[in-house]
Amino acid sequence: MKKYDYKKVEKKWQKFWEKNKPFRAEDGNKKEKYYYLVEFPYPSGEGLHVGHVRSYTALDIMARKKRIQGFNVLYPIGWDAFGLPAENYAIKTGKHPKKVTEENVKVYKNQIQSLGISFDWDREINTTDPEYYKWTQWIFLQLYKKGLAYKKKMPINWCPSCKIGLANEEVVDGKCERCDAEAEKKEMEQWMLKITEYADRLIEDLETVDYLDKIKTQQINWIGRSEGSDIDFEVKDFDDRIKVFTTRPDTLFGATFMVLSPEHELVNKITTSKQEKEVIKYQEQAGKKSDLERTELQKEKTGVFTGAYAINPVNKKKIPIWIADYVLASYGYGAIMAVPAHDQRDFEFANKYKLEIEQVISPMFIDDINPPQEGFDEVCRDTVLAFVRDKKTKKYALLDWHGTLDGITTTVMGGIDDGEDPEKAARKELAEEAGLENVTLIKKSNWITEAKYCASHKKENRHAKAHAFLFEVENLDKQKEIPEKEQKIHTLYWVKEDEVEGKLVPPHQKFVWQQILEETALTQGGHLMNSGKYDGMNVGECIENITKWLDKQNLGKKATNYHLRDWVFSRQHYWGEPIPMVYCEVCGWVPLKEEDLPLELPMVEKYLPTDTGESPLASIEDWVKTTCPKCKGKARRETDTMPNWAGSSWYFLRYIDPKNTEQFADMDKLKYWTPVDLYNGGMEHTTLHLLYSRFWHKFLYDQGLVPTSEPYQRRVSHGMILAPDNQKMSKSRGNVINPDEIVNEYGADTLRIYEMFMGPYDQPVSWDTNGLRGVKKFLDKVWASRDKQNKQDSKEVVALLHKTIQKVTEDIDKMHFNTAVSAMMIFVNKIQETGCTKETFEKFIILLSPFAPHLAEELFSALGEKGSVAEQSWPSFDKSKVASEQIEIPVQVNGKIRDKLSVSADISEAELKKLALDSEKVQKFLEGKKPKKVIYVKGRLLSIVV
RNA sequence: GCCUCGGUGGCGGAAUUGGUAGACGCGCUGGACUUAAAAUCCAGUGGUUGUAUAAACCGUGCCGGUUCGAUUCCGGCCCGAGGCACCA
Repeated sequence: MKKYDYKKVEKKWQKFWEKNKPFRAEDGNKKEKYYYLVEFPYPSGEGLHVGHVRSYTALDIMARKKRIQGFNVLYPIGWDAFGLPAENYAIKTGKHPKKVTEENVKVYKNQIQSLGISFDWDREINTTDPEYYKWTQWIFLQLYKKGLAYKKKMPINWCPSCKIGLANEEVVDGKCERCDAEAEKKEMEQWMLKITEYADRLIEDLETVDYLDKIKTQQINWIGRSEGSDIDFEVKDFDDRIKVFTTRPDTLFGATFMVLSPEHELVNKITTSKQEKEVIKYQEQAGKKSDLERTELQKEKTGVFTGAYAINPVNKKKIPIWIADYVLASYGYGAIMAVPAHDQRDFEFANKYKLEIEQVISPMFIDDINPPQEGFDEVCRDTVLAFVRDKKTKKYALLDWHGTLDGITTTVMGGIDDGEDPEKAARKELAEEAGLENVTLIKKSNWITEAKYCASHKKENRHAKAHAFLFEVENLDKQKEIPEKEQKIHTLYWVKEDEVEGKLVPPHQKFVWQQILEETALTQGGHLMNSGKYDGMNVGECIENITKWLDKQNLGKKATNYHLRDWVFSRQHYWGEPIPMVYCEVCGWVPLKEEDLPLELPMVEKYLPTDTGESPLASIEDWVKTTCPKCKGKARRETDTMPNWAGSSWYFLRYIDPKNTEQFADMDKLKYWTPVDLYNGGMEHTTLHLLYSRFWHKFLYDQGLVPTSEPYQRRVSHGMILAPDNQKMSKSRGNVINPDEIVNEYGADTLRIYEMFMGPYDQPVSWDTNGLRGVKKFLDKVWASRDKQNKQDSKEVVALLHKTIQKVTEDIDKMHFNTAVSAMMIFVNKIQETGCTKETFEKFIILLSPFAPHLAEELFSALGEKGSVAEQSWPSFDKSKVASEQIEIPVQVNGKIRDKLSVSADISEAELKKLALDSEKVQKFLEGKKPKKVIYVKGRLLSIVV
């Protein structure tokens, strides 16, 4: 028999596909559509990565299967070709980025085609094509017209060595990606997109889509919405007010000073002449610091007093105003009210500069235990046990409280427990004391011991939890009773599930909390104290009431803040889409007319940015000089270009109608194809690309330009492929696996299946060349199996075939490719042994065809069939055929397997029981006793309890 | 510090409405074929004990719980990976 010549066969079918275009998606088709999308690659000089192969193959398998199942599938590809590497290469070599990009695209295209990925090449797009970026510019103009694009002076990352503005992504560890010089901050006018206007919808609409949970949470965290209040503070002796944002308006009575960021606009105005020198010096220092330094130096807070005072609106107290760089200019209003007792950062700052600390929240609260709370055991209501550990001696003691909790009587019970595991001892103690079956001590921290137990009653099987926060206990070693005054027990409350609310019980609170405040701020909830009429309220109530009051006084109102910032849309680079705006001395910023798009990138001589930090375009005088579209007067073009997130924010729409010259895509076609049913991409794009494109899409939706408010129905993410040494593949490490070499040595089908078989699709895996050989062996076995034809299939083979069909079909849908491959291996191992009919084998080939399309096509035609595997229909399975007649039932005695009985599948329970009890092996373990209970799980197992 | 995910043989991993833990593949060991090697094929392969083709015990990060039965459910802890991070 001839050996399978993968090189020849793969070429043959690739040519066939190129010529016959069986993977073309058809517009206006009556069939149900399916849109699969992979992130289009940046065609770098390094060529395709094995990571690309993993995701392209995975979706290729799904697309091929869906086509065989009769769907109209759109699976397109294109090139995200604007970007820095091409420009850097141009700077080095003088070769035009366009040229470089063209060459790289060619390489990529060849590589992808050599893998047999079923992309619809008729829809290939390229973001650097003027016919494409015409529409990127057009969308920008729409954003501008709706007020969502604006120009703003803001600090950008600046590389003093390259003399160029850097995008955040180009700053790695605070350094310039290209030259390793430390990046600085520089104020520059930048185009911004108001993504923050969509922040709420970007969170809320996540509920309507099917993304992996980790993607959703990452997006939510990135947007970082927090609810709170804006509060105005009057500045003493000035008419100005300082506005702050806080999530804890309840702590307002504890606001003992204010802190402004060094960049705050009021700083210079309010600073007293006495403090002026110091303040200016501090501002200068802060300005010089890069982001890196600011965050690195977070251990020690620094700041300067301005000499000015503000008035706390609730108690009219005069509080000092400081500046410090731990307050960020870019979040909220760049100013805070400092509540040192209840905020860790303010606490540290206050301690350092000896500022007043006023406690206004008492975390001491306790539930009313009488009458009993629903869900709590009697025992749990009046017994709490926890540990205390002596700070000096590091020894443990047990504490036990009895009686009602507001008149706590405390006795030291277990005494010092030297050496013995305190957890175990405590558990034992409590178990005995409280008559509980078991008790688990849950948490203990350094010198504050936090204990929590969960207990359950044997009979009722109910759970109850309690917390006991304990301080070190003095005179522990003497084991004497601790006088009530000296008890440093400060918190004790019952919790039901996650609820942490209760009523205030105030004994010893001052004493206790002064102790703890020496070390840390009290950031947890509790009840108000030292807060006038709000005393005794819990945090939630207080926030509600105090906000109402502030609103009435016109001093504050509810507010929401986000970590998400507006999108900096300007880049001082050449190789990007020109921003279609001109600056007219008379009219200001004026957009180009839509009919003048695209605004094409002009040819330049030098790609290096100018000394002023402007893009290379700025040096092309005759391009920059233009006339104002509005007044026809003198005007200058914007020389910044768009970031490369621009073209990728809407590319999936262009695939739908790639050649349309009238609009970015036709509405009817959009209605048919959107949304993308499945979008695959890396986790690294979760917070940038994915968020940006959702934002653009929502904007287009609001303008009535697309039919859906979300672009992607489902988003999945592939795990990274690591090098055999478990490291990230990188040129510098020299551990990169080149897919071309693998295709050459093992064939594309082997590479495809290997990458699917390596491990779960969504998890990282490391490369193992030996695994590749195993897959090759499997495909050779498949090829050899075509000679093992029988006239009839055994029942066993029929059952296995149906099982395999079911497994493969379901696993592809679930993206469990590794187990699908495993199922096919099992099938082939079987028919290698026994052979099968031609019909059975052909069904198997169809199952295999999405994974190994070349081999499948070749086998299909070698079996004398005409046409392509892709034109067949997907095999169906019959569950009734999967079940075999003889089954093996394990028999357990007291939970351990003692025997296995081979019986017919339809055996009755009584019969099986008899068989089992008669079994010698089972008898042995019954030891003559009578079984208490016999449990039969149909078709699975029999369990005997003695 | 916060958020998310994970921890199963020598390795990648399989098994979840709780029901035979280790499928499939790699590697390793032994054998067949060969002058030899590669390739291929056959057998074995979690650990300990063992009368070693019988059988028993242990075993899914750790400690407990629920259950006839837990990798799976519950409580806590430890370790690892990723993301965010002076966000008021």
